[in-house]
Amino acid sequence: MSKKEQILEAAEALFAEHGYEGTSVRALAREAKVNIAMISYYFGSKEKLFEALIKFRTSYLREKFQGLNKDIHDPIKRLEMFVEIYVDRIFAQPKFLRIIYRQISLKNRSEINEVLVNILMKNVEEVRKMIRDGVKKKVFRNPDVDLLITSLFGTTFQIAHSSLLTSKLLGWPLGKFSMNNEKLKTRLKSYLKDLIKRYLLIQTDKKNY
Amino acid sequence: MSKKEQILEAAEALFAEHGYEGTSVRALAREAKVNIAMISYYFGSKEKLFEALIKFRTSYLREKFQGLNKDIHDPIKRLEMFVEIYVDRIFAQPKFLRIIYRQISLKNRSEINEVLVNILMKNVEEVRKMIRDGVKKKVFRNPDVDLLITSLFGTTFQIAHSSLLTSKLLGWPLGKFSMNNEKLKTRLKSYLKDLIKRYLLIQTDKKNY
DNA sequence: TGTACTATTAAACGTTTGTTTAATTTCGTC
DNA sequence: GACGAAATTAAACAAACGTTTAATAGTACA
Repeated sequence: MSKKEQILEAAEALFAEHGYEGTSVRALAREAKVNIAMISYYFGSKEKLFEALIKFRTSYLREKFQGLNKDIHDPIKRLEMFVEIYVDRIFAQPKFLRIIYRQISLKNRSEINEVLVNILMKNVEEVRKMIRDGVKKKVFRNPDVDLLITSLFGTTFQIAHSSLLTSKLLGWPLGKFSMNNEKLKTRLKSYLKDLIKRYLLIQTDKKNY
Repeated sequence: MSKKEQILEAAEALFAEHGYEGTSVRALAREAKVNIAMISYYFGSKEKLFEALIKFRTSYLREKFQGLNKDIHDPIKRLEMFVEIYVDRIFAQPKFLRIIYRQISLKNRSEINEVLVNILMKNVEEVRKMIRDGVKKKVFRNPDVDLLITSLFGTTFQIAHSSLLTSKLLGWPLGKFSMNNEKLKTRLKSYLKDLIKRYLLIQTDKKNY
């Protein structure tokens, strides 16, 4: 691994743990096991390192989500497929998710925020299209699509955001919690699929009360 | 308004906008329109000001949620009542919500994080009890309660977290978005009630596809 | 009016911050 | 083995940081 990559990896780890402002270049250099001056040498500045990290990670994201719409025509199966891919992606990069969510909640660096929000919105538009298609085909009822999408992303984010909160919420010992947990990933996927279907599909109450 | 309150208010505003580390005591003093030394004078340090802000805001929160369980016995109506109170509360303090969520995603200050998470967990336990009660009374099916709660809190948080993202998600012009928006509040409440009921109530598919 | 205490100020404190410098090492190419 | 460019280093830089100081202003009570 090159020194440039070492720095990027250290930046992702420390920015996720302590925030951008809470991470000093000296701490970055220590974590990456390079001299302090290497950060300016390779990236120009701490700020530009942050931007480089975002570009590095989002370029990876930009590639995906192709061909999702094409093969499958059943709206439900398409949504299920989206959930699969989306959850996999989040669980693969929980650190980065924390960084960008923390960033978009801040008022500084509004240019970066525009970029990040637009990337997030690509996923949103993707889901919106699928749901609209299902409504058109009369498979779904026509509910509050925007807020359902908000729930979809909000739920996933909530889990990735804080190990402490999530482990307490799930009733796990803190030490045991990890975003590498395959069981949690499967559980979240089937929960989200279930939730979406129950919310979207036209149903009738059993009226058992 | 006393100078002490001026400082607390400035702290809440600036911590929410720029984060704790991103806010200097000089900026705080400027916003609060007091001398820099007054912060140390009244609170001891910037760190202790942060803790004071949390205590100040959470003491307000601690009082509520009494008597919620007592009068109403219908599990659905109790959950609906909870949604009402919870959404009202979040919309009343969106700045503070941003601060505490940002805080619990960080690894430093773990004592504060314990306090914050325990406060958030009180709400969680409240809802959990209600749902369990509904399951017992056979009004609800027995699904993934933990993740439903995660959706409940995650959805609300997602809206309060970033004005930019939420306004884009809802298709609103950014200038128009505000957490004071009564229409959004009503819309979120009825969405959440609907979502919860559709997920929890025992239903049968219409099988129209 | 004088006293004791709190509130407020401008200035200075020592650290830490991000960045740059200038010297040195490393390494592929002739 | 010598050369030139890139990589790496320790040291220094000014600026900003959070905090403290010592002096002054304000206030309530005798």
